[in-house]
Amino acid sequence: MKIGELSRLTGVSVRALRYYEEEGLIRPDRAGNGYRDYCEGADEVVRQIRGLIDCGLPTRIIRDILPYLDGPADLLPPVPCAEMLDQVAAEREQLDRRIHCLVRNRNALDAYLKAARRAARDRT
Amino acid sequence: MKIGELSRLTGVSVRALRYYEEEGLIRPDRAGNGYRDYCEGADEVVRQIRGLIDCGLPTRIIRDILPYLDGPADLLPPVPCAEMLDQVAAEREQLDRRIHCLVRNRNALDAYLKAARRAARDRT
DNA sequence: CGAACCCCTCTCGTCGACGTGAGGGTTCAC
DNA sequence: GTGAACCCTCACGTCGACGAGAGGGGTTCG
Repeated sequence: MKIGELSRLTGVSVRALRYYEEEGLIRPDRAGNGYRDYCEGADEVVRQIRGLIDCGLPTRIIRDILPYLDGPADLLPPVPCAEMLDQVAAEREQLDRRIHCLVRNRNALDAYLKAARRAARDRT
Repeated sequence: MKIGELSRLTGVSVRALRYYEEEGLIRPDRAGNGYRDYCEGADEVVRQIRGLIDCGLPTRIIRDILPYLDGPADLLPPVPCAEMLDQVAAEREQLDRRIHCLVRNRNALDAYLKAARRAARDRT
C-alpha cells in the first residue's frame, strides 16, 4: 500500500504519516523506486497512533509502548527485563490517571446534560 | 491566595497559571497592588485544567466546558439554548472516544504485563 | 510525447503551551 | 532602609506535531 492510499484510508495526512516514520512509530519498507510500501494492517496501527496522540501522549512514549499494543498475536514478551517491565507498568499508570480524569469529566458533562434537559422539559 | 502559593499547591508553574488566565480559563481578582488573588478552591480548578490539558484537550475546549464541570453546586444550567447543549453533547462524545482509546490501550498493557510476569515466573 | 497524478527529500512556517529573561514595583525581616 | 523574596507586564525563545511549498523523479493515459 502506498502512502496516499493509507492517508485516504485513515484520514491522516501524508505529511503526518512521514512524520510518524521520522519519529520511529512506523517502519514501511521501500519499493524499488523509493516509494514507501505499507503492509497490510498498517491502517490499524496508524489509527492507534492517532488515537494516542489525540489523547496527549508524545510520540516518544507511543514509540515505547507500541510494541506491547499489537494484540495477543505476539504476546510473547520480547526480552522482558525487569526495569523495562517497571517502565511499562509506569506508563500503564499514566494511562490510568488520564482515564480517571476523562471519566470524571465525562460524567460531569452527563450530569449537566441530564439536568439541563430535564429543566428544558419541565419548562415546556 | 497569591499566585506563588497556588503554584506550589498545584505543581503548576506561575507562567502556566498566567497563561490559563490569558486563555480565559480562570479569573482571579486583583488586590490593590495589582497582585492576582485566587479564591478558595482555585487549586482544584487548576488541577482540573491540568488534567484535561494532559489529556490533549486544547484550552479553547476546556474554556467551553469548564462551566459545566464545577460539580452539582451549580447544576442549574446557565442559559441552556439547544445548540449549546448539542455542542456540550458533542464534547462529551469526544471525551468518550478518548476514554475508549485509552482503556483499550491500558488493557493491552495489562495483558502484556500479565503475560510477561507469568513468563518470568515460569522461567525461575 | 506530454499532461496528470502519484511519489520523494529538504526546508521553512505555524500553532499551542508554555520557558525565560528584562525591567520594574511591593512587602517583609532584620 | 535595605536586601531578599515576592509580584507585575511585555516580549522573545522553544518544543512537539505537523502544514506548505520548492525542486525533482516515476507511471499511466490518450
